[in-house]
Amino acid sequence: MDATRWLDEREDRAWRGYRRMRRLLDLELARELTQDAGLSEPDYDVLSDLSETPQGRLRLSELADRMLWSRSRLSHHLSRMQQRGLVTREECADDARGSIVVLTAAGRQAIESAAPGHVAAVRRHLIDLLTPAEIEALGALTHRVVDHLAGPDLRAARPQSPREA
Amino acid sequence: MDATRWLDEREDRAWRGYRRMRRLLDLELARELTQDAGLSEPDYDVLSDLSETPQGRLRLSELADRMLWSRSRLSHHLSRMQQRGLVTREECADDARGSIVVLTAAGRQAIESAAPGHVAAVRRHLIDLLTPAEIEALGALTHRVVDHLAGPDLRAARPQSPREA
DNA sequence: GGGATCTGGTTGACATGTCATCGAATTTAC
DNA sequence: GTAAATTCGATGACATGTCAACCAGATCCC
Repeated sequence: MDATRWLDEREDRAWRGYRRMRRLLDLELARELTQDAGLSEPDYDVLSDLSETPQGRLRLSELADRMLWSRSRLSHHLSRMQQRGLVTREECADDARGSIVVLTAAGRQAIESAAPGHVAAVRRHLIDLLTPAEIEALGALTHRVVDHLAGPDLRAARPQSPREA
Repeated sequence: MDATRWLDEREDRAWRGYRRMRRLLDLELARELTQDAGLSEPDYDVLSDLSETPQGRLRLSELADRMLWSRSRLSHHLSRMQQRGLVTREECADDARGSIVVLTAAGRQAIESAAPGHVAAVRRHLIDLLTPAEIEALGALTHRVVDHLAGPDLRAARPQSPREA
């Protein structure tokens, strides 16, 4: 075990900046979202992923994988959203264990009316503050990190949570 | 209300990449941290901020501000950490309402033994995957976003949470 | 066909985070 | 000096996330 390679000044600046941005951006986006659409970020993400499919329907496990959520978390969350009439569950034809998450009319209405404001907020607090080169760099770098993290085991042994054993 | 400016392809790529990286990086860092140090990320952050002060002591509200946590959240979390012997609270001399959070010997031990592994993980999964230019860009861009978000009201009307009214 | 095993989804117990409220102490305004 | 307003931190109720079973249905393998 040799000496730790601590972060140098630039690295530390990037790392701290990232964590701080992460937190502030999250708070602000969540705040605006609840305020003017009555949705939480998790709600928004569920509805958004669902609405991107042609029928507004997805197998629960498929949705969980896309969102990088555990099935348990999604199941709990869907129950709450179901209470509010945003989604429903249907039985799966080809696999009797499965359930299919379906966007209701109210759910579609909710996401469609929330989306413009949310995108505007994302622009206002992030995208529009960046130069084209930075946007490009951010895209490249995040995808590289994601590939690195997801690569080893994204479809390998994965017990319950969206991570390895 | 004119037409929404949706994200173009590059913007969307950056935004999705960011969110995905955020999630995966978090999961992985948290996993390694609990596994080899028995700490959660919030634990680590509290200990880390405390240990960066000369005496390992900070006013609760000061710590909350640095971490961008609500006082309530910090208070709850400290109670749990106190149970585990990582920190203690002391009365504040100059303000009888206040309390001072103090790193215990065990707490210092915990952060010092956790830090090398954690920094290594941050390097392995993020920093060392980036070019110097990307690190520079990430530092610049995150700080710009943070300034934008924190600027308007960081010390203005702020009821309970670290955000505006 | 009929075990053993695996997978999809649910559930309950528990950990954590948020929000509203409160009591005590401080600060402000007069 | 003192009443009103503000701040500090704690607390209880509740929303959300995690983890470890669990059940039922699918798969494997003989």
